Amino acid sequence: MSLKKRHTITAALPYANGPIHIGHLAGAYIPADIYARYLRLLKKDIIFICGSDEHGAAIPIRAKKEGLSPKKIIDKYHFEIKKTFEDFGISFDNYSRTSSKIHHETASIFFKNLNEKELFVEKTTDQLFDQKEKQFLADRFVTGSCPKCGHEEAFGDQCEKCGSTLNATDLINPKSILSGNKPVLKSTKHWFLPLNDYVSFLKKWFIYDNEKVWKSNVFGQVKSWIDDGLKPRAITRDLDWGIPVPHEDAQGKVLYVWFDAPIGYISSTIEWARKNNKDWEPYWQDLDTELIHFIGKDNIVFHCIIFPCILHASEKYILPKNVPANEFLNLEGRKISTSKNWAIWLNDYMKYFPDMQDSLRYVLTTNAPENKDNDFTWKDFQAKNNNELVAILGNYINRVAVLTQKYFQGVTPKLSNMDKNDEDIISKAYLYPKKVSDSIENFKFREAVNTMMDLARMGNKYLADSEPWKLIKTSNKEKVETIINISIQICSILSVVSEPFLPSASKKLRNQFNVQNIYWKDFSKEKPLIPVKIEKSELIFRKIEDDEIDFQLKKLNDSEK
RNA sequence: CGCGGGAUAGAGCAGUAGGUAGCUCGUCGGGCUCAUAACCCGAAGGUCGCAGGUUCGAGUCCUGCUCCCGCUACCA
Repeated sequence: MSLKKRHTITAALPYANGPIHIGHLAGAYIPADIYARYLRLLKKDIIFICGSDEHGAAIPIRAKKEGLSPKKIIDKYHFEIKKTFEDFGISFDNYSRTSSKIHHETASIFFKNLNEKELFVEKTTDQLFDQKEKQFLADRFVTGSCPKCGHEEAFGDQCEKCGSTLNATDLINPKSILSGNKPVLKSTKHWFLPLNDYVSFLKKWFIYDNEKVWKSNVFGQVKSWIDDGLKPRAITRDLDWGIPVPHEDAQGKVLYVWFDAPIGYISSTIEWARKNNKDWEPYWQDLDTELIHFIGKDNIVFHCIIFPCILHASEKYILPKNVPANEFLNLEGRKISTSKNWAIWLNDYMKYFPDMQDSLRYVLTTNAPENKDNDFTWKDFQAKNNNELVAILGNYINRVAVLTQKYFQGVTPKLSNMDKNDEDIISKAYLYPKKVSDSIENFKFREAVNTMMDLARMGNKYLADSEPWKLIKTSNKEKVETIINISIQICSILSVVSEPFLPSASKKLRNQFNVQNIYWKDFSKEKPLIPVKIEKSELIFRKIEDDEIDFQLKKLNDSEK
């Protein structure tokens, strides 16, 4: 573990133009939450920060489609997304939004600061303009016939049929997707961040100093950008939705959404600090703080090149220690697609599987796309829930609880008469927290959760091997006491170690085994976790029946657009 | 077209100094009966994407190729 005394954890800001689905959860929020919860269990000084990303051209377009104002759209999705995170136990210390006053102020300060240092380049270029809507058009918002293959609905930046990369001005019969009219060329001035000026900084920081730190997918992607040569990147847009560019020559222009969005992490921190009467600066400026960004692979360039350049240029700011980007999650063998409605929406999941957020968290963690794209299938979800969570972990806890009730009325029996095997089991059991730690600290969450389950497997095997239900019929009561005592210790360890992955189940277990307020390092072989008694309780996980899965599969196929 | 990531038993993965291919789940057989028909043991199952090469020896190193995914700078 790093010796840093403070930790700032961020998870990608979800874009507030639609609800979020399992891909979002698997890509960024679950790994981030596991890491944040783990650090809290180490009693570290940590903040876990996020918020809704509410700017960009797609929001007003969506608003127009739905016949609502942009403000109505972001309000609708901001609160919906916030609720979803709460439902799934994503434990943000602060969930803000980029439309907030504090964020507008913070992002403006960043712009003004860099502008005063004359770090921007101003350039005037010709852009396509929609005369009816009085708006400049991003390449993506122009359609027409592809000059390469003739496909009639090619986008201005790319033809989805032949895959060619295009310029909007290349399209034959170009049409604005806003009005349907033919766009015209019009000149406009923009502010650019000259990324080319930061190549030596990036080479030193990203490649030379930290090559070993990055995941291979992150390193390869960013190195390829740097090696290809960086170009100035426009950080302003002609749009009436966003943060007005704080400059007298910038009437009607707003900051580019990717300039302001990462700054949202900082604004959200400031908001948190004000609410909690703390200083925000140490979390972003103190060298003794470790900054980690959790994102999906589509965000790599923004978090590893553009935002670090902004932070570097702004001075005083620390740079991310790691950006453990995940690949993508597919659904039933196909890409998750919002527009085709090929997705499992999280608010929808909660309707059908209430109080089963840990089941989805578990499956998305064991199947997380850490190294490559992975596939989520409903059958696999059912199998992992039933065969692992229920059969191995849930059943084990229940066995121990039932045996303790049956033989000792819930009171933990004393530990005596240990043989070599018992000693062995105890030694091994207390090694698990460290093993899980090592995996989490290396951002290997799949490995971490599997290691936790191995402890439950070991517990099951110990019971099967020692057969207390047979011994109870003999005169060897002391042996039974020892076996149950050890089993209770294993359950108690599990109740703590499961918290990062299965927060809701962990809470129930901690209550049942009376290990509230126990932290990660509060116990060891020398300082064992032996509750005085354990409570009766309901089963913590339930099986999922075939017809529930069939229903979901049918629903998914029927709702596809 | 260029760049990056990936391809290992039915599924999901490990294999980080090249040395008899491992793990979880599923399948089949057996055991147990405390337990959510749960648990434990055993077995079957892989020419490590394809083709060459280096080496006594290659999943691992080199070359070429195929397929999937992403990026390619005005979608976010």
